[in-house]
Amino acid sequence: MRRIAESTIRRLSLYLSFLEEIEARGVATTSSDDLAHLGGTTSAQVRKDLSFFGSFGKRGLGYSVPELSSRLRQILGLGKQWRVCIIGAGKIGAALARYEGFADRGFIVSGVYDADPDKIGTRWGDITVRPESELERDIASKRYQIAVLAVPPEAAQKLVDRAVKAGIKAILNFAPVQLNVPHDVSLRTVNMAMELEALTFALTNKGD
Amino acid sequence: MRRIAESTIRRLSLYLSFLEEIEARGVATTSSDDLAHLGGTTSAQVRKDLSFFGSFGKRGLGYSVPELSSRLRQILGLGKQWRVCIIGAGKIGAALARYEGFADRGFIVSGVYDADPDKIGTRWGDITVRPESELERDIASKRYQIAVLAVPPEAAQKLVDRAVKAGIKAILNFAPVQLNVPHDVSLRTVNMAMELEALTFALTNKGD
DNA sequence: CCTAACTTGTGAACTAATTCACAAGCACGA
DNA sequence: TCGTGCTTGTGAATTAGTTCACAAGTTAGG
Repeated sequence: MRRIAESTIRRLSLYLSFLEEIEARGVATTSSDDLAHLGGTTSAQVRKDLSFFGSFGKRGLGYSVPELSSRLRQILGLGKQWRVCIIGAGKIGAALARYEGFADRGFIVSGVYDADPDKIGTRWGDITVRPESELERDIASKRYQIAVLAVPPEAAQKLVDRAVKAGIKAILNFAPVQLNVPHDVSLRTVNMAMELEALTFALTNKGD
Repeated sequence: MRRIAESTIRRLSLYLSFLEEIEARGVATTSSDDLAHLGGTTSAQVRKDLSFFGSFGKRGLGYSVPELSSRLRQILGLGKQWRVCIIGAGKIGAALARYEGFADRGFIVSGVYDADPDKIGTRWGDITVRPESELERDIASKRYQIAVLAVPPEAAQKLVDRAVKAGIKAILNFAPVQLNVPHDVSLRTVNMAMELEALTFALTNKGD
């Protein structure tokens, strides 16, 4: 498959959320123009994004909502369930562990890890916080596919190295540091400071 | 000022974090090549990013760490303190309200709002959760400049409309919906599902 | 003062992403 | 069966972003 732009993937994810919304309302078909309006883009962009993966619509008619959403789920790899562990049982880890949005998309959070003895053993809903020392063993035995990293910046790289060594191939990082991972591991970083600074930049340079 | 790419701003923010790190270690000068290595980019990219804003280095020598970090702070609008309110006192709102990372960068979280009577009046550190109905009044009187939205998706657009009407010009949205704001309001959305789906896409299409 | 070793700043070249614009296909009604 | 109205899919054109490559400064040492 030809390399697909990051931005295309993000938009596909967005289109999918619209499709699920209108599917729930019982709408049967939609058009690139509809999706474009909902997503703040153009109909040509929608069609181009989809065209990288095939041809899912009918000329003159548009797209079947159930069919397109099913194809998008397939493209994004959402057909199956994904086993996720959260590393770091601080505030962010706690918020993520209890985030309901995960389950609907097939993400099963089945383990939370921390080094702090006071946190180990505490129960969060139906998950018990486990000792960080068990991380490698659990990655192997519970076959986590995605690790969500919510630890202080100074601990992040070491934990990533351990997780990667134990076989993790995808990491969502909330620690405000630049992480290094091997080529075959996917990494995404969510950095609050960066987001806020994009806002302050815009506020500061308004009207230029 | 000529339009600056989003990606450039994100990188400036990244460079700044490296500069602060090496400044703390007492390093006096650095080069575009150093910054490029830390940030996983190229020296030409670093120099080009900076060149949009001026010329901050000395040929043959590199950049003065304190000077460049100060210039970057200025460019990003971090010279001053920013008043932030958090709308939504759920799990994510709680994690954000207590995030220490904000203060170092000049972000002062001085209000948290929620509609749930059970939450109103509860204290989080030195902040008391206030009723959502006071939002407009407080935006005016406390002069919040940035609103962080951490409410359920179905409530998000209405609250944004209210905040914008009351004068907010920058919003960081954690609700998984596409929000509409007027042209002169800056909006950034952090969508967990999108991040995870970028990962599952990569996992699913590995090796293509 | 001159040379060698560096590193910036920046047009030019290149690559990637978006938008345009239109032929082709489909549904429906006369 | 033909025409009308609509919408897709996609090369071509355009615009945006990145990388190249090198002249121009700067420092240090002899």
